[in-house]
Amino acid sequence: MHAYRTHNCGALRGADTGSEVRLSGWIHRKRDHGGLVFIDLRDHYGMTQLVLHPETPGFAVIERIRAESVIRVDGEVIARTAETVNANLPTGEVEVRVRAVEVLSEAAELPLPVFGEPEYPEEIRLKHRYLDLRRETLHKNIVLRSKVIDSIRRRMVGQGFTEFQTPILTASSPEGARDFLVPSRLHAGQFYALPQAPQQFKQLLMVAGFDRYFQIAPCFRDEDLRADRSLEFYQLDVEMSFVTQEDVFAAIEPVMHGVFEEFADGKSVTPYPFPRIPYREAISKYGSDKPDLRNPLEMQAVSDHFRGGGFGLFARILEDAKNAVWAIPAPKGGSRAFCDRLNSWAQGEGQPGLGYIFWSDDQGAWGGPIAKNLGQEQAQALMADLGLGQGDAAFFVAGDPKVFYKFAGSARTKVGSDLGLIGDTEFKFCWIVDFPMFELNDEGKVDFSHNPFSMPQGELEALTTKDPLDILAYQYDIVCNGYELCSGAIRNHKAEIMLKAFELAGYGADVVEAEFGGMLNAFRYGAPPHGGLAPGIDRIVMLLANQIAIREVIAFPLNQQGQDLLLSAPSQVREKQLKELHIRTALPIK
RNA sequence: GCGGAUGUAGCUCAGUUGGUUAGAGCGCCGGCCUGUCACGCCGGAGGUCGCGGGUUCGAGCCCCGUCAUUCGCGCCA
Repeated sequence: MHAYRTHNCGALRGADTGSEVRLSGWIHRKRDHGGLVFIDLRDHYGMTQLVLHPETPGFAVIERIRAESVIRVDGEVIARTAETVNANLPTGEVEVRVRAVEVLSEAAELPLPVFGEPEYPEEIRLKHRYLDLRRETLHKNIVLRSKVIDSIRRRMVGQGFTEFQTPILTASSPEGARDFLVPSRLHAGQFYALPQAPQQFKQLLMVAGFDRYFQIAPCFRDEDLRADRSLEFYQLDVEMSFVTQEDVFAAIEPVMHGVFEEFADGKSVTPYPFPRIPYREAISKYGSDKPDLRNPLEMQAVSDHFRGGGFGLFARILEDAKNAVWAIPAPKGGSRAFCDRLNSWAQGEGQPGLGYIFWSDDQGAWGGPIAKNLGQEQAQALMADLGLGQGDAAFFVAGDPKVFYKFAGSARTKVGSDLGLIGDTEFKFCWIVDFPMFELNDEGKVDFSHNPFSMPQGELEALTTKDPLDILAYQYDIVCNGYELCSGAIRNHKAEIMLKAFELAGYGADVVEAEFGGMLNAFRYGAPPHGGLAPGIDRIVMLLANQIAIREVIAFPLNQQGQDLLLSAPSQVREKQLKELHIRTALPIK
């Protein structure tokens, strides 16, 4: 007989009745009746009920031992009587009558209970992650993660992609997020950087002729954390040669759709091709470049209704040509209580308030200061334009759209969720396309708005003839339920276009050669047109596991301060190590 | 760097208008219990009410400061 088990804890069925078995696992739960003890024995595979009688050898030990101790038992599989069958357990038709017990590892008093998984502070969960990971929900999430990655890998290979590994110790790059630096011992005063993404390597692999690349790639960015964002994360990194934007979409849509269908657990998944929404349209309809399309509300520009009109505040704002008034429709939101609630929410968001018009259901009365000043006829025309009527409301934001669009977007979300319009039964996908290549930075200078390696639409001609702020890039995101799941681009594979693009953003040729010389040179020896993208693995699993925190789908996550509470990282290192690295610390004075 | 929320037993939380000895459930410890599966019953231990200061005859509760946790903003090509 095997030293530890003949079956796992999820294996036994009625057909096994009468067989002699050996099981090992954790004591999930103990029900001690004095003259009779029941134990739910748990392992990765499931749970089996054990029964011990006073004459069973080891009975006294079992009575004393705590939950989560690890034991091995020998015994006989007994069919449960009809009244004692547990229909909730796959093994519930049987139980094991124990004849011998061995304690393999006794558990001390638990800092974190496993059974029942009550809510516990994150600090304790992370410090005792090995216990947290025993809990059913997290255990399942981690298994789901593995299955999702396996499914992605099979789908990618099936489409003719080749999996690669690229360096973890690489070069720092001036663009993008803050780098994690690794000091070099062999080269005093010099540093490696951990990759923010394998961007340049995958492009070099295209230049090298590998045609279709993918990698489940670890990425590192030293920025402040969020619930859905960690310092280290994984991307499905993809790159393809001789492709247009549409070719990239056609390659990745079946993968994303397929993976979501496979694990959606009954939720519907947008059929592909996914809708394509230009960036500017997304901003003006949803106030966001990652719209939650489960929310049916769409904003509209309604400036004309207010220009020179009775509502002085908005009319004055509109005297400045760059300003506008946008409306957020709120069907069935036509009550003073609802509108006032939204208004105070807006004030809580640091806004002066949120103008509104409502047409009350009961008295057919118009409400809100805007309606009063605009006049009932005008208000009615405006509401009709928005497709709204009695019982409905509309909210208004006025000013420079560049400034207010984010707030307008969160107001759209707030109205949608408060009106119960956002269901939880679907995964709604779209592409956001046509991102602007450049934008003005805080100092009012032209800068890359996203990825400097993207190909501008119109290529060199656009760069030399158009206003940089009007140039669009072949750059795209996949958005699902309000999460940016993926971003990518058709790359700029021509050295002269790249130099020109960087020049517009204020970088001289010398800087570009110094920072990106390796890749630039590669483009001078025959580079295929290429493009790709990189869906975030953690976020995909998060959505599929119905979690809002990335830490719920990572086995050993950092906390929000970027610390590993289990193994204590970051931590001070020995003086000798610093010396070898030619490093002296200069801590801030408190 | 900034803003909101929270901080009472190991954990989740209650605690009235500022008023006697700060409570419950879970967990833990002890006892009883032969059909439970959230087993049940009896008993017990466990508290610097985050910390510091203030107001008051009296502060878990009010005020000021501070720290921690958490969510968000900035940031994240």
